[in-house]
Amino acid sequence: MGSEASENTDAEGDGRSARKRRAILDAATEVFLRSGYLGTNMDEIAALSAVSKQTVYKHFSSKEALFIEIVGGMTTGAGDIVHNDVAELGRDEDLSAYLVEYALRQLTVVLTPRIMQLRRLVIGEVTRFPELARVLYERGPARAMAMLAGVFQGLAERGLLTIDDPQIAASHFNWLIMSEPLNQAMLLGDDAIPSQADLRRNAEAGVRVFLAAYGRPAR
Amino acid sequence: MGSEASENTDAEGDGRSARKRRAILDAATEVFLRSGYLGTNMDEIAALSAVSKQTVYKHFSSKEALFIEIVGGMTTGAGDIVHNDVAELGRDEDLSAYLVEYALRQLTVVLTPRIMQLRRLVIGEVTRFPELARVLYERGPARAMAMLAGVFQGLAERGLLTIDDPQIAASHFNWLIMSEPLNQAMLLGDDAIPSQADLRRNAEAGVRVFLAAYGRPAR
DNA sequence: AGCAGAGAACTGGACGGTCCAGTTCTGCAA
DNA sequence: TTGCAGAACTGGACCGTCCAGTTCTCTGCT
Repeated sequence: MGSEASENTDAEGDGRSARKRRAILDAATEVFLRSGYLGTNMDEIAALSAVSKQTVYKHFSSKEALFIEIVGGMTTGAGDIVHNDVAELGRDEDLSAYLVEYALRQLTVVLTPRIMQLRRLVIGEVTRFPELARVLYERGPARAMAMLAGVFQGLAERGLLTIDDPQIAASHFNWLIMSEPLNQAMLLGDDAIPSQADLRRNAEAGVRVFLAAYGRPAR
Repeated sequence: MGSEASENTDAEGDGRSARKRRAILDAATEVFLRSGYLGTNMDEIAALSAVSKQTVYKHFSSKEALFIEIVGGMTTGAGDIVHNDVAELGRDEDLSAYLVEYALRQLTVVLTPRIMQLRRLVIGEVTRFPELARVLYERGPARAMAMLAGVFQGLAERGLLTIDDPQIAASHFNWLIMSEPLNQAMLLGDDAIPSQADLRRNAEAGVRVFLAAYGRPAR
């Protein structure tokens, strides 16, 4: 069921081998996300990708290698989506609205069943695969906050924000808008992922607090 | 190694049966935290608790039941530690310092290898044991924020804070001080748990932002 | 262009070795 | 006799390998 969806990142190559490889990656992604690392067995991946086990092991040397490949690809891919096409604040644009839109964009990408499940999976395997968790951290929160720090630095130089340490400000902004929905979805499951309207309200409240602390004293 | 530590919550009862039961619980806690649910096997628990497998199954009907017992106990226990003896703000005490102390107290308890590992464990098993994750959410963040909301409500009525929605304010405070270190420790492992001094700096920065948004306009 | 053949890739199934949850048996000791 | 330790056992799952036979793909020749 659904084994023909070629949703994987690199869409290059369409030889038989490349096609099978993608089928394996897609199937493995689904099974690993559903059942976890230990809960997944290679026979199921082979069956779901409509490929023999031999072929699976021709493309990936072991269960562990396949797992690492998938998780690494997903984290990098998801991070890219968030950080492409970040517009600067226009000359006469509203700062508050600009920040809310940025927040919403990030929330919409991260609060997805797939990404949430990836997060849970990686966190549950921190002990077994510490390197994978480190990559998720750097491609996820760390990357987002580094980017934000740059934006805030610029806004501060334009006199629109009053910022002492851009890193800390970025962290505060990031978690003001992300933590509540992220933590809920993390522990309460995908059913607890808020609606778009709730996410907007959450973002607006977070931005309000952020601007109260870091906004230019509009006097 | 360390199997004689009887650190479990309920210390009542010292009959032979009760002692063995605690030994099993302690051993199981250690093994589950170290190896995860699927990665744990009952033989190891029996060996570590110096008890026969038969005795293990006399006290707990299955691996699943034992797991639920342990995780449930740990979450409730940890929550209790944070929320005992919460002092009110004295008549002429500094609000900022009061909030920083509250934050530090909570950070110190939560950012412990054991608690962090418990969090990772439960998150990794959200799909298999959704009920357990829900309990962790309610005994952890939800409980802390409900408590905070009450405190803030009181402070607002005393004119020390300007608060619209105490729930949202509590969430903002909670995550301003917890998110950065919690997320780091979560993904980067126990070595990334910040020092007490760093935690204090983090708490002070968070409280500063919180008071800028919710503090009484001291003008 | 059309075709033949070589070599790579794949299938389907079986299988060895290992691991594990939960049960049962044996023997010892109070 | 009762209760537990220790060990063996059952039934099943699973990783990785292997092999015989089939299909695909590409190259070079006519």
